[in-house]
Amino acid sequence: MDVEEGTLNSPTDPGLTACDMDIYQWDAREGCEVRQILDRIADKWSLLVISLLGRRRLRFMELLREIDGVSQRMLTTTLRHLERDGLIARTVHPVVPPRVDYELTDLGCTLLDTIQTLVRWTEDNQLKIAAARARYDATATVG
Amino acid sequence: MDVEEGTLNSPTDPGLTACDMDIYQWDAREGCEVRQILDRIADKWSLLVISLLGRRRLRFMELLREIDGVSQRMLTTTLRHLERDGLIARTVHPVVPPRVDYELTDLGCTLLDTIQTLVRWTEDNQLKIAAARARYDATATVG
DNA sequence: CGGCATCCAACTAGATACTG
DNA sequence: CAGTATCTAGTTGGATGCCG
Repeated sequence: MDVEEGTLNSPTDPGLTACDMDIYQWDAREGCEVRQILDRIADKWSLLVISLLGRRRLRFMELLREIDGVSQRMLTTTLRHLERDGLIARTVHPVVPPRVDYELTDLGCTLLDTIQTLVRWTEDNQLKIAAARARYDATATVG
Repeated sequence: MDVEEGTLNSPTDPGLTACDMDIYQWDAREGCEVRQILDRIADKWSLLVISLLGRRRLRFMELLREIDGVSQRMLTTTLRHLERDGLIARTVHPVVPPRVDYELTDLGCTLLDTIQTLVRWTEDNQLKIAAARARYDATATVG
């Protein structure tokens, strides 16, 4: 298992000037913690997991079934990451066969709201995007 | 692998409440267009590009410099995708040396708002997440 | 400067087999 | 059921070189 070490950037990174700090309240620097967190939560499977758990508590197999295309391995990895970040809670019931529930933490719930905003935007604009793509592809083909 | 659909997917399912509908409107199916769009805009580089362009119009090289860690190849790819989706506009100035500007379209601007919500959430909660990680890692190390 | 093509290394993720 | 371990195919992405 690869619980990647939290080798974050040093806050005193000499590469950052005062000007940079000003502009990049959250910045585009590689080591930037905000950016690293964004990479994680804006992840393909994370979004789906959080959205599904926002509806109700789910078991591992339920998630695996509901998220079309995810492998057991990727689901496990995603769940561990989200758990590590304190966004979901993992509850193991000591029964046979094993039963593990996943649910959003309070922190996870606040993220859910934000994610749903993103989802809603996508829903609201998918036609525009589809149209833009058609337009783009048409021009590219002609050119 | 087609998991039995019907109850989960159908918007007209009589068993679904209005609240459920809200959630199931975009689903977790592989071919779902919403999911595919989400994968694209929730992309690592796309988020950064849109955020930076939200501030002002930028040239290719400016983007390349500001986004730490992105390669020319990936930046080009990302910009093409965003342009295809109608989120950014690409303007070629017929001068020597060539000059190409990128800026958000109206559609891109609406997405910017949404993304900034996500960014703000991350900024607001990065300490909590860092704490959660420390807690998780401590437990994992002990165990 | 902007950007495409090629090559290749590194990482990702699926399939499979196995465990408690 | 809920994972872990291993192996491998596929993809991503960096480096380089060339072109308009």
